[in-house]
Parts: sequence; C-alpha cells; structure tokens
Amino acid sequence: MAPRPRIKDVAEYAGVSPKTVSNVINDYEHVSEKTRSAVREAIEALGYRVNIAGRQLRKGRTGMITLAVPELDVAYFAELAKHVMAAADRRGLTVLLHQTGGARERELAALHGFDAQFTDGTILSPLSLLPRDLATRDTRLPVVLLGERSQPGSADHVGIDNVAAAREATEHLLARGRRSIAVVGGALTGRQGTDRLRTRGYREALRAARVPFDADLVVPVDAFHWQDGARAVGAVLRRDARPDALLCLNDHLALGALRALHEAGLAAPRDLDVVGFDDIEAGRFSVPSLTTVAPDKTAIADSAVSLLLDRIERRGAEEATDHVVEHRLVVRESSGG
Amino acid sequence: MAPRPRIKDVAEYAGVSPKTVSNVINDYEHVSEKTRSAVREAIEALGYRVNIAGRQLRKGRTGMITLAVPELDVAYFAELAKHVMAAADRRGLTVLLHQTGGARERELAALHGFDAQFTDGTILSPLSLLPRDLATRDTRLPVVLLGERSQPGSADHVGIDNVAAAREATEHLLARGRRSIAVVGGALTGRQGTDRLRTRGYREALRAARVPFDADLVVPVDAFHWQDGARAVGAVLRRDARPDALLCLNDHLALGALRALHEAGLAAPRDLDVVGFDDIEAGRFSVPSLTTVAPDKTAIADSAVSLLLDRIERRGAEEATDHVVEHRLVVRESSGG
DNA sequence: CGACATATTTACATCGATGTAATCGGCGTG
DNA sequence: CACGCCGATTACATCGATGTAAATATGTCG
Repeated sequence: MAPRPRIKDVAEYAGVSPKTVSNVINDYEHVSEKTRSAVREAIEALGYRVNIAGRQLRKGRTGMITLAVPELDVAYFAELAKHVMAAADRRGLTVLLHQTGGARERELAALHGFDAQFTDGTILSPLSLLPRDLATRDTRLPVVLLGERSQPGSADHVGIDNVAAAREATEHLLARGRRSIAVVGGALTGRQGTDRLRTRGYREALRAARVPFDADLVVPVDAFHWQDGARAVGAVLRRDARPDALLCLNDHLALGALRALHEAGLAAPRDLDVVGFDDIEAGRFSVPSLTTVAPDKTAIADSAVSLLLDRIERRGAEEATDHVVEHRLVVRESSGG
Repeated sequence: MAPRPRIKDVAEYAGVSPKTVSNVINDYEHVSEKTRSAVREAIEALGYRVNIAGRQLRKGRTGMITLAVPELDVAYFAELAKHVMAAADRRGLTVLLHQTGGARERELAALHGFDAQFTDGTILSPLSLLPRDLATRDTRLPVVLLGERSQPGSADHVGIDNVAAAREATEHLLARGRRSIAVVGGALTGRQGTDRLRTRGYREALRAARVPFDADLVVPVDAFHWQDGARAVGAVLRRDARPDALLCLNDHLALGALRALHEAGLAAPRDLDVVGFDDIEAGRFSVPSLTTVAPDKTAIADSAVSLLLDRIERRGAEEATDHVVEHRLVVRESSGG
C-alpha cells in the first residue's frame, strides 16, 4: 500500500519547495496565484493531508481539549458534553472526551495522564478527587473544574449555586404545604461535594420555615442512577411515617423514584411531590413530568471553554476564578405544575 | 513559567543519554537496574511526561481511535460510546469522541478530516453518508461502520439484523392480537437506512401473518427524539381509525409516544401496545416500562474495536467484512409483559 | 537604465522521541 | 592473558511540518 504523501512529495510534484507548500496550506499571503493553484492541484492529485503530529510538534499546540466526565450514560453529562463540544467547535477546538467512572485514579489521570499532556487543557467534572490532588497538581496544565466547588484558588471552576438551588427547590415544596421532605442522595458528612451543598440548602430552607430537621429523612444512595432512586424509595416506604415529598439530588434518582412509587401504587403529585436536579430530557416526557432544577448548561459549557482557553493562552499562573452560572426551578407535574 | 522538560533534560539530570531515557520509558529490557532507577528518579524530579506528538511522529501511531456518532444526548449513542470506550481501554486505546449531528459534511469529516488523520482509525455511525462517499473514500484510513448496512465491500460493518429484529417485534404484537400496527419513524423510500430495513421487517411479518399492509400506518418523523414520538402520536390520533399498536423505531420515539398517549388519556398496554428499539435505560424505568429490541451493545462495541484494530494492524486492503450481532426482544409492560 | 523597495520563494534548523547501528565494558574461556 | 561474546549504552539520523532569515524575482521611480 502506498504510504501517505508528505509535504515533500507535494512539493516535488508541484515543482516548488516544501516550505511553499506549507505556505499555501497555511494561507500565507505572499504566494502568487499561479503557484498557489499549482500546489493546490498537486495536493488534490496526491490526496495529501497534513500530518497533525508533525504540525503539533512544530507549533506546540494540538487545538484539542479534554472533557472528562464520570459517565456518559448519565444524561446530564451527555447533554453537557454536547454543549461543551458545540462551544469548543465555535472556537475551533476539538474535544477529546474521557470517562472517569468517578474513580479518583482516573480523575487524576485526566489531570496528569495521557490526555492531559496531549491536549491543550482539561475540563474535569470530578467526583472523587481530593483537595490535595488539586493542591499538588501540575499547574502547567490548564484545568477547569465543573460541578463541585473546588478548593478556592486551586483551579478555575464553573457551576451553579448548589446551596441556593436546593434551598429554592425546598421552598417550593414547603410552599405547597409539604412538611416531611426526604432528601434522596443527600449527605450530612463526607466530602464537600454537590450532595453536601444541596443538603445544606435544603436545611437552610427548613430552618427559615421553622420546620424541624429530621436526619432520618436524609437517604443516602450508592450512586446517582435510576435504580438507586428506585431502591431509595423502597427503603423510604418501609418506614412507618411516609414523607410527603422527595427532593432527589438528580433527575435519574427522581425518575427511578417515580417508577418505584408507581409500583407501590402511589403517584406524584397526588400522594407526594417529587423534585429532581439537572433538567434532563427524560424528565420532560416522563409520566408525570418532572419538576427539576435546571442549570444553564449552555452557559456552563461556554464559560468552561472560555476560561480554559484563557488559561491556555495566557499560561501565567493567575488567580483561579469561580464562575457561578444561572439556574432556575422548572415546575412540572410531579409537584403540581 | 518553566517550559515542560524534554527527554534531553531528563537525560542530563540523570547523567545518561536521551536514548537511554527513551529505553527506560519504553521498557526496553537491556537497561541495568541502576540506570533504570536513576532515570525514574530524574523523571519524577522534573515532572517529565512524554510528548505524544514527538512519539507519534516517530512511531507513526497515536494509540487513539475516533468514534463518531450523530448525537450524544441520544441515549443509545451515549451507552454505545461507553461500551466502545471500555472495549478500547481493554486494548490500550484511547477514544476520541466526535458528534456529527448526522450531517453528511461532518460525517465526511470524520472519515477524512482532522480526527481521521490524527487517530489510527475511525468507528462511524452514519446517518446521511451516501454510498458514493464510501466508494470514494481514502482506504488508507481504517474505518468501521456501525448501524446501517453499508455498501458491501466498501468498509467493515457491525450491526444487528434490523430486518429480523423488526420482524420479531411485529410478530410479537401480532401474536398479542394486534392488527393495526403503526410504524413510527418508518420509511418506504429513500436511503437504505435503518428505518427502511426495519420497515421491511415489519412488512415481512405482516405478510407472513396475512395482515394487509396499510401505507397510512407508516408515520414519518423528522428525527428520532422524544418530541418526534410525541408529535407522531398526535398525528396518529387525529385519524379516524386508531391503531392498536405502535412499533416505534427507537426508544426515544416510543417514550415520547407513551407521554403523548398519557396526555390523550390513553395508556399502554390497555388501549394499545408500544414497542421500541435500542433498550435504553429510560425504558426500564418508564411508566409503563417499555418493550424493546435490545441489541447486544457490548458485542457491537467489542466487534467494532476488534475489526478496527485488525484494519490498523494489517493495513492491507482485505475484503470488508460484515459483522452481525445478536439482539433480543425484551417484553415489558408496554406490550403486556 | 540603475538603484531600491517589495513580493515571492527557498535553504536550513528545529520541534521531541526513537530506530539503527556502532561502541563500550565486563566476564568467561581456552 | 588475550579473545570473543553479550549485555548496556550511545551517536546519529529521521519522522513531517514550519519559523527564521536569506536569496531571488518583480516592479517602481527618478
């Protein structure tokens, strides 16, 4: 099989120097129309295509960024990935998508490993990363974190105000007269993750409404999948007092909960209210449709890509910034909408 | 800011030649334990990481493959991507994920563009590609197609037997006494895509059961999303004769249809049956849960990666192969399961 | 028509890593 | 003790493209 032609082959075919071919490829202005078309023809005739490795080696940039998320089959991340790719595209960047499975080791690899050295920067949505992992990271590699609030100053960060979001969702339920609200996926201790921030917002809303907090209503889950939501409902229903609302910390949990409620002969919003987070498409079409906290995904993606590009271009070690993106509560059938 | 160290810097630090460092990095066997650890220390001390561009330039391979799918927020593709990444991982490959939006231009770019020349090969799930695009493609770039049956011989291909799958799904509905089965997303003319193959299987089942075919029951859709399924049901219900089953050509359509039926006061399987394709997770938790044709996604991903790797390694222009992967009908509530 | 400015093209070095082949050094053997 | 052998190490060229700076062509003006 014929090897792929190199710039030299094109040069010989067109009767010019390799550098002239390079100039044509890169739209250098001082190339006569005649040579330009001759080179173009040669490229066409030989089926030449730039070898990116050679180019990168010389130019020092790949024009690619890494997006590392826990799991693509979690709809929120798939939708987010779509937006990030679109945002990157607008800026002429290509996205290398990576799944970490939420494992610390793989998140570290996203920060330092193969991809990180290969692409110009990384957008990471961490689950298990520890503060010290960020503190000791190689700051020559530009990074933007999504979702959880990072240690201040360790890296740029983009996310919604999770405490406020959970507070608003809880207020909505309280306003509907709900008083016994379970937090599915909630956490009181452990890492300062999204779950803890949202649980805090929930408690703030309770306190403001003078509704006593009941730790039994915080229902932990293994993961944030449909099945975990279903399982959690099973656990909740076995208790003697049934809650009158479920604040599920993401839509998958909420949808799994809806399914389990249905199996138990209960329905939202008749018997209790259900609210989720993320506004994934499935929640718009579920029966009942799902009330949810909708983060502005477009804005998240846009900010993340901009911040990253800034880091890449001014390699300087500026202060890390913290970008807070809008969110809004979308009230649908599952809580009376 | 200090530039990233090169292999030369490590060599100087360790007091050996650059090539020796390279040998350590690549686990060359004839390196004394002493030098090996000295080099390792130097690498550690300087925070050295291999520059992939340099390596690829020299080795001619990136160890990366491209996976190009229409849209990540279509759950089937997200789930498939997850499996492909896992399969690639097992073989030491990294996946560059690309969204084409189903646009021909971007699918072509996946075959020939930036990624294609950059990675070692491409797995493409085409929607709009024309036969001639494949016929004229640069066969030096290894490609595996997913989903639709390609022109024989043009490229390796992996997929389920769509005709048989649709036939079985239809037989299932017929066996339940359904006689007026609408095909949501079906197509009688146009490209030889998945939709046409599945419609053909549907017709074969009807014919075998001596149920007359009614072209009005083939309901076209703009795209294969939730909303299109909902819209299609709206159109179907405006007719005078209501069908007694919906064969939806993917799960998103089916779930959108379930939602629209609910809004119309109808329910599956009481008033009519609903069946989908793809077995996405949402269908296991919907109300009612969704009967669907489940392709073996693990097998699809595995075959695709193997075939591609074969192509990459034996660059020869062997015959293109056609891999048919298992599928099975999963009967759930929406058709009486 | 010559001097000089401007436009076009080219030679050469270089990015970082690694394959090839040559060199070096230590050890066993006759 | 010289020789041969083999494992360890190194010098050098090379992968493909492009930046730099110099060379060459073209054109303008007095």
